[in-house]
Amino acid sequence: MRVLVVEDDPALRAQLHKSLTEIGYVVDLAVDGAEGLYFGQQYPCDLVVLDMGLPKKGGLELIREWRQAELSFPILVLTARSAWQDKVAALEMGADDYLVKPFVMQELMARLQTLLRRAAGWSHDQLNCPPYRLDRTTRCLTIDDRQVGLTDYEYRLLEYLMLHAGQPLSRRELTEHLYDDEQQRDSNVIEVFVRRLRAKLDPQANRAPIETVRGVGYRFVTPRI
Amino acid sequence: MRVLVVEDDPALRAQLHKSLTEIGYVVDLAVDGAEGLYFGQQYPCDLVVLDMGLPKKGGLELIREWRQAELSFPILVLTARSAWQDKVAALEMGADDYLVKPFVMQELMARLQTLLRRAAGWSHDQLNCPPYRLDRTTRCLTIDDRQVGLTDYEYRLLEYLMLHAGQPLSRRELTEHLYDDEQQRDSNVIEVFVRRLRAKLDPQANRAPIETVRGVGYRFVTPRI
DNA sequence: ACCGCGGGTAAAAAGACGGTTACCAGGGTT
DNA sequence: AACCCTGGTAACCGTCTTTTTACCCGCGGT
Repeated sequence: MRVLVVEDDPALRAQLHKSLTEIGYVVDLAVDGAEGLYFGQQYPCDLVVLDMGLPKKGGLELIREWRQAELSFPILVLTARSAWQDKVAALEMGADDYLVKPFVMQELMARLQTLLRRAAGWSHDQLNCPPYRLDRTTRCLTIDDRQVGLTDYEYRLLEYLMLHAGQPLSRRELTEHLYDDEQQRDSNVIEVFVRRLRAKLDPQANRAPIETVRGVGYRFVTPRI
Repeated sequence: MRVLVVEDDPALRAQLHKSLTEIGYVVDLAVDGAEGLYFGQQYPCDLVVLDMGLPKKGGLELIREWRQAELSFPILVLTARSAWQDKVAALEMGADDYLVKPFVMQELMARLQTLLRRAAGWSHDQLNCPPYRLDRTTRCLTIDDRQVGLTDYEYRLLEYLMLHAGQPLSRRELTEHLYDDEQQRDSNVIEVFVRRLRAKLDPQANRAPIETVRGVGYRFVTPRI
């Protein structure tokens, strides 16, 4: 974890550096807005601790410039000003938390952890079998960065196959997992969908990643070999 | 946006309800821990405001149980206790922010907004998907610097879609987060509003940024690709 | 080689799903 | 009171998915 600290007071800066390093963070130090802007843009960091009362360039302006540059790291603001207007202004500008000096270092640390936890929280879970990538939150399939549209049931089938990549799945098992209702289908729905998937997964009809295991069912194999 | 408020003091509860409703949130109210636990598990909400000093079940315990149940909504803790140990305890248990009573309502609102934004993966209040920009503080939509007026519910829908840009949202999910009442709507409100939004977002009817994912729901896609 | 079974393919049939429009009700405004 | 705006409902229609049906192919065993 890399944390950028923008703080002009040498004593506090040193203390922040010490505390953050102790719990295992990598720390960059900047003493004013200009330096802060530079660091933020230069080194990709996971979080920023920003003092609002800075020489040269105000904290608010700094936040705006970072956000305009599409830098989305969480920002924890540190300040002596406790008026609610200041807090609201900072938060609306794109800060993520606001701590009034003087503060207890333990609280700062706890808030940092919380921010990092949140920021890391929205990672998509996707099934990755190069060159295929199935994003389960967006329901998007990409083949070598090329997007392919899937219908509802095509998606369900592929998801189930990729979840159990490598192992053969019987038609029976597949229908049971794709369909809510109990009714057994005596038709060849699965075959039909497998065909459609194969066509989409492998337009050139070389080696579709869905193998048929005769007498058993189907298996998704990652084509890497 | 659906917010759950767990607060035993009737006066504060009413005030929270009023303020949150005014800015267009859907609000669930719970008076104690047991009720809070139930609501949090029953209705999918986007955020929780939780008073720590509750009868029946303590706030800390409530947080633990929610988190154990894999409920990941942001939690803003409200309390009279200002000791840093309490704050750290709540944050480490899984809360996301901590506000000491008495507080200014504007600050609470700003912090809520910040939490919601961050939980959805955005870093500031302008939801920017060129050429669309939705300003959450002013509730204004601009398309290429051209202002477009939105009605209340149009805004709610668009905000929710853009906050979760890329992922398909089911009609069910949308009604639950936009509407207060319990009754499930079997009508096609969402379709109608989607149509109205599309008309405003894309008057020439070229490529409206709201895609329909058949059998699933709708998805906001940034047109730039 | 021949037969049978399991699977593949194509195309039609069914039907679910969403788009669209028109219309109504309520609230606020003039 | 008449009007406008907004939110919500209902009905109709087109289309895209899903499902079925029918038929073909090829492998393996006899």
